[in-house]
Amino acid sequence: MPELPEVETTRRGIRPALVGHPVTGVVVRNARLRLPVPNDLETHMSGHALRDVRRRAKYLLLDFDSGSLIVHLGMSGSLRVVSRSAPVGSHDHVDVLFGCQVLRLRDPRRFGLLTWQDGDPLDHPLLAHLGPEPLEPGFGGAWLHQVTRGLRIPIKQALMDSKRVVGVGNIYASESLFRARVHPLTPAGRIGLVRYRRLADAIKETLTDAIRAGGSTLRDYVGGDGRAGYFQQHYFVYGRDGESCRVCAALIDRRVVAQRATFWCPRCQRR
DNA sequence: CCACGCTCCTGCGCGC
DNA sequence: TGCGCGCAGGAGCGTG
Repeated sequence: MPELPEVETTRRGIRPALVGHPVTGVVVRNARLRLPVPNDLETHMSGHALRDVRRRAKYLLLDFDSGSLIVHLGMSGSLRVVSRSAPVGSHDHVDVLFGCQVLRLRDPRRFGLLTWQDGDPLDHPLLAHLGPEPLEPGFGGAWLHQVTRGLRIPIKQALMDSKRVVGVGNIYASESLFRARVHPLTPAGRIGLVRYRRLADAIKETLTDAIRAGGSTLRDYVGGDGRAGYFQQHYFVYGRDGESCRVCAALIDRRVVAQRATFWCPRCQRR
């Protein structure tokens, strides 16, 4: 499940291989993703050189002088640079050809999307109203405190709403709350500034650590076989219900909160 | 604005 | 060993 660190690692993996190279073709084998893949991609991109690969939330933005290709990996998507002769798998839905190199989107569950935006991709309706990036100035404890006044939903659910902060998915929500020692079911509006500062710091640390861990797998994004790439991570609580807390040895709890599996240590994390 | 539940899709793990 | 069921998950969107 690509969360922000995986998307950032993908960006860093594909960027150096492709920037400056012109698109020579587009192959769409299956256009049925979360949004239909436009059928005029080739018209927009062919002959235009890739200028940059940026990230906003979990969206990858491939900038050309004619506009931007916007890609979201959903929960099973991957984007890799492979050679033209690489075998095509059954879930390899889109290829963007850059001469002998191919940028290949694989997405078994098809929750991802790939679309085109003329002009500034940040103006796209899916991107225009997103909250702040967790690793950039503007996001911090004061912001979280401000945007949670009056909220009664659990803090874990509030963190996963992209209008408050982007890029905190199901895994890192639980992990960040553990690091901040905040119980995931605490009503968001009842958490004070001091604990929100701790939580914002924990989010930054959790994501930064995961991106660092992803750095060691960067080679998997260029020339890899498309199976490797999702890096192993050492989780404190995610997926560890019934196991011992790595800090205090209490047994990790699990509960479904807002349709999402949620994990916490009942001793380390207080409401 | 807020809260909640539905939806897309397929691989995988589990139970029998 | 093989089969079939149900869960997992990002995030937009509709409803009350």
